[in-house]
Amino acid sequence: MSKLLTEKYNFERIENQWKKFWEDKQLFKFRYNNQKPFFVVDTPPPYVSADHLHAGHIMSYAQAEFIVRYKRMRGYNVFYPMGFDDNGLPTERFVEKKYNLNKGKIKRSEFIKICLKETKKGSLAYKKLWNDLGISVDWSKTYSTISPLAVKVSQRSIIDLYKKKALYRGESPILWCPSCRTAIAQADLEDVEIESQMNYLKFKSGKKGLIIATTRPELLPACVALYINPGDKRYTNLVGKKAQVPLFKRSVPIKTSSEVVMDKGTGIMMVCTWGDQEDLAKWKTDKLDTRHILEQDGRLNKLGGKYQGLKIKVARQQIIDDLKKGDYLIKQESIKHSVNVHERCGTPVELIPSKQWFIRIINLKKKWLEYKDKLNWHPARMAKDYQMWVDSLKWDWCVSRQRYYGVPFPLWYCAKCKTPIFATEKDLPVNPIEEAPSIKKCPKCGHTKFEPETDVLDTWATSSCTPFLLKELVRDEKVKEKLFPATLRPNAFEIIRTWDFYSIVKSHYHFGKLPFKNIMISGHGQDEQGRKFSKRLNNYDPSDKLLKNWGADAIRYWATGSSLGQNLRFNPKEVKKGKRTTTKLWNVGRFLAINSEDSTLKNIKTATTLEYADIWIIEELNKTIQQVTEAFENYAYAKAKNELDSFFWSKLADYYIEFIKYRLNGDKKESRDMAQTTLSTVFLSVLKMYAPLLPFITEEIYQDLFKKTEARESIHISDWPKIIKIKTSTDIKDFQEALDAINEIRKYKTTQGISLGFELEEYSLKTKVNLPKYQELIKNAIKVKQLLPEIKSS
RNA sequence: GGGCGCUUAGCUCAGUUGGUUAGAGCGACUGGUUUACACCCAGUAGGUCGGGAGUUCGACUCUCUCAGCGCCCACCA
Repeated sequence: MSKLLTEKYNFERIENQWKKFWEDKQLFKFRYNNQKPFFVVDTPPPYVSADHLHAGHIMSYAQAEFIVRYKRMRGYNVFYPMGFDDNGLPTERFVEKKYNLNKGKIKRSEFIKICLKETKKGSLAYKKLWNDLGISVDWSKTYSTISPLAVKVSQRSIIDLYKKKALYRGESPILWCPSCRTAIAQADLEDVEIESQMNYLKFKSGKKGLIIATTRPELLPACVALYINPGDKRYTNLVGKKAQVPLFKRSVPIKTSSEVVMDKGTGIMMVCTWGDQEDLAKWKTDKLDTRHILEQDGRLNKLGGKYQGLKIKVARQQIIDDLKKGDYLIKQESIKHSVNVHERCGTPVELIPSKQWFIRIINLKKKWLEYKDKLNWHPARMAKDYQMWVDSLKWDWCVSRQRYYGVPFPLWYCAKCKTPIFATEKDLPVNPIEEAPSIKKCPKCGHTKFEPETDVLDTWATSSCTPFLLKELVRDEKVKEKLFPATLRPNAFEIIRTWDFYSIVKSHYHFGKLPFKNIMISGHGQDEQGRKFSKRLNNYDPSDKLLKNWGADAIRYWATGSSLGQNLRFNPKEVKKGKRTTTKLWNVGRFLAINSEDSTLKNIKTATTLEYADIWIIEELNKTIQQVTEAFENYAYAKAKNELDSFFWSKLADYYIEFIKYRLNGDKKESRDMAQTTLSTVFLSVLKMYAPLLPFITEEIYQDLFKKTEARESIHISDWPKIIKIKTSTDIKDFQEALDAINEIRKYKTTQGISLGFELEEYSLKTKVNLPKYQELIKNAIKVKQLLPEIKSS
């Protein structure tokens, strides 16, 4: 007995049942078939440290999955693995915060143990969410970025980059986070608007002295020069002279540079080693003195004199106080400006010298832009984000991190001559802290003792390997070949400059080609007011609560609401609409179940007894199939949904079903059969088109009504609907007139307060319509006994 | 300061390469239930498509300009 006849729509039962079914049958397991083209999805491995999952996570993964399900029905060999990004700084910060730890106060091994425990928890939470949401990944193909496999792949990548001279070690002032106490990359920066004090300070020089504006007086002990614009008439007499730094009584040269902007501050630029990019540039080109003042822990060193050992902010305040006392502070004003902070912790970054490993990217900007042009961007405008990032690059990619929990550098140094000695490939994965290199002597000096590199890799240095990590998930060489490059890289826009860009960089160095052919960029989920979801604002429900309240299909329906790349506000009304859609599908299924004593589908293509309404609905369906298919091909799942909704609600449910009720209840067998056949054929197509968006309800109805006739295990591996070509000489170009006539009578009944089900004795149409042809349909569809033709007003 | 996006009915948004009376859902209002569905059906009201200028026979759609909002980048003297 069909559940459609005995139950009401109940998403909990349906979703639990089919979730389990898919898992038991391993329906989404990759099965190689050499007849089918490949569709390889390089899906983003989420940070398992993402504390709370919300509608934003649901949205971006669901949007990619709509396309994957569509492709599966189109007959592709879908390879859809899932990874978890569980190493690196994001995870460390998460653990530090949760357990109130910090790097300096805990043993490396202890720390790693806790990280592993937490990441395990995190990946389970994600797995549950993706399963509940019906994300059709192949769970037999998973990886974690801290797993031996991922470690091996990323260490191999590093070694290859070194061999190709794309990896080098450099020592210079680099971007440094004093809170995380590690080097970071340009991509790890974020702008934050803050309020600061602009201090106007008096420097001694000649009789008059100079006024210099600065927000960072704590860098005074590191001041090495002052610069003025050569055309600045206020200061021409100062060129070549010296000025004395207040409090510290040191003299620094006054130089000129055309880059100095006269109306900025007081028109005098103070160069310290090193406060900002400009300082660094001048220091390099003019070979200025080096007065390295800030240490890696963010404290002033002995050059700071009485301020030695103080943290930046404390030192700043004390120096300001002393400047006031010494009468050096002319005035102070509050300004708003943005500063670069480390995106993981919000701490303002500093330029601090240290020895780090870099991957060359600055010298190949042209190449990176060529790749941009070769890649298919969806939507196209996102290529601009990538371009702007490449244009704005100022540093090579710093990949070494002075942290604990990550992929170790596969590297030792000769204890005597410091020559770097990389691991050999057969020894990977390797942890140099615990293992020795396979060579016994330094190839340069013959020394036999080695020191391990204790740094770990930037988390992106691992995740950027995913395109070629994927092929390690299978054994068959033939299959491996087809898994790279991937077909699709789906992700949200904020990681274009990291995951996407770095993947392209690595793929270039290793293979000389793009790592993926298509890139699909989603927007962000937002709260109902359009704000970011954030823990601080407490403006979201956790994802498991959403799924429990509404069901996966309804939430997925909401996720179809934004066109690709656009942000999407959470909107309970859209979720409700999703729920209404699933209910409606259930009810149409029920209607079909009630009215089909014979569940086998007749071949509609050769039917000769199609009636006008049947032909009409098939033609409308064909248009819809064409539009929905085209939309999915263009990643326009939102448009696909709109076209489908409009056909399903306004054409199929509200009209066609009303049109055939009299035939289904009538005694003409042929007419009844044709109506049944048409309805089930059309409804099956509708279900299939909804299947990528609403996988649970469509599976339920398919299994109940259509599985027998289609002989497929699941709607999700059934064929995508095709245009139905029917052989008929019947012309229904004037069908719209019949619809207009029906609408006229509907309107009449409604405005008169008459029930649509009440049968009128007679009605005089105002609408022009071919009555001999359509009167049977009109009379029965809208219940009128006698139709009189159009009254011509005289 | 630069870039991108957004600005359409009270609300949330569609509007495909410029083409006849600008659409949907929700909300408001009116009416309708003896079997697919009240998580429903039928209908009504509601918009000078952010402002201005231009191109065109014709502009929500193309160009310029201005304004507001959002995001990214630059600016840290």
